[in-house]
Amino acid sequence: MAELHDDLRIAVMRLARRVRLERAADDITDARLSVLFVLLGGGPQTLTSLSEHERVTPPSMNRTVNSLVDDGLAVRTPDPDDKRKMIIDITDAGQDVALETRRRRVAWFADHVAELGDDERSVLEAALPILRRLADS
Amino acid sequence: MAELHDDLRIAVMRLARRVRLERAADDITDARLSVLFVLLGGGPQTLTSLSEHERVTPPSMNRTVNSLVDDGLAVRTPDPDDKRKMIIDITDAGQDVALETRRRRVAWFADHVAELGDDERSVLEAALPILRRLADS
DNA sequence: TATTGTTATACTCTATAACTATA
DNA sequence: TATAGTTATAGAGTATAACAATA
Repeated sequence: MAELHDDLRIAVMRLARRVRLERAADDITDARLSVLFVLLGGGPQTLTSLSEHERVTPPSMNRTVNSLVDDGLAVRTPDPDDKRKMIIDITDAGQDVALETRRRRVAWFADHVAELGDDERSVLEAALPILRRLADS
Repeated sequence: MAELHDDLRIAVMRLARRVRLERAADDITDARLSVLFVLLGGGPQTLTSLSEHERVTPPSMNRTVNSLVDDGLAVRTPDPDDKRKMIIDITDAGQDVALETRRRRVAWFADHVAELGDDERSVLEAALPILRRLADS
C-alpha cells in the first residue's frame, strides 16, 4: 500500500513529464503553454483569475502574460465595466501554438498506446476512471 | 477504447498537476529533494551520473550539489581510482530531510489511494508497469 | 585527445514588498 | 478601505561557453 501510492505518484509524474516534452516549439516554455491552454479552454479572463488558476502570485503571472503579449500570443484589453481590470485573451497565433502542441501530445500518446497489447490496453481502460477520480479529488 | 489515449493523457496530466500542486515544500526545493532521493536509492555516485539521471547539465547539477553540501545534506569525496572524479553521497542529515519530506509530500496521494477499494487498488497495481513503460519510451 | 568537474554568465519562473489607479 | 494590476528586487534552477586537472 505504501509502495503503491509512491510508485504510482512517481510513474504519473514521469509520464506527464515525458508528455510535456512534446510541444509546438522549443522556445515556448511550459508555464506559457499552460496559460495558453487556460485561455483556450476558459476564455478571456483577468490576471487574478489566471494567477489563481495556476496557483502563482499575480506578479509572477503578470510576467508570464507580458512575455505572451510580447510574442503576440495573447492580448490585454481594458475591462469597460471596471477600469482596474485588464482582460487577457489568446490571439490567433497563440491558438496556433496551443493547438499544435496539443496535436503533438495527442500524437505521442496515441503512438505509444497503439504499441501496447490488447490486455494492456484493457488494464489502462480499467485504470482510467480511477485515475480520473484521483485527479478530481 | 477509441479515445483511450486522449482520456488517459488528460487524466495523467491532470493528476500530475494535482500532485505537483500538493507538494507543500517548506524548507527544501524539488530539485534538491530529487537528488537526495537519487542518492538514497542509487547510492554514492559522480556528478555526471547525477546529471544524467536528472537530465540536467553538469553545471546545473553542480550548483544543486553545492547547495546540498552547503546545507550539510550531501558530501563530496575524491575518487581514489580516478582523480578527476568526486563521489557524492547523502549524509545522515540528508537522509532525515529526504524521508521526512517524502512523508509530508505523499500525504495527499496516500490519503486518496487509501480511499480506494481493494479491487481498484489491484487495477492500479496492474496499470503501474504499463504506465512506467510509457514513461520510459 | 577525451573525460570530469568546475566557474562565469545569462535567462526563466518564482516570490515578497511597495506603488498606482479604481471601486 | 479594499481590490486589480503593476514595478522593483531577489532567489532558485536551468543553460551554454570556457577552463583546469586527469585519463
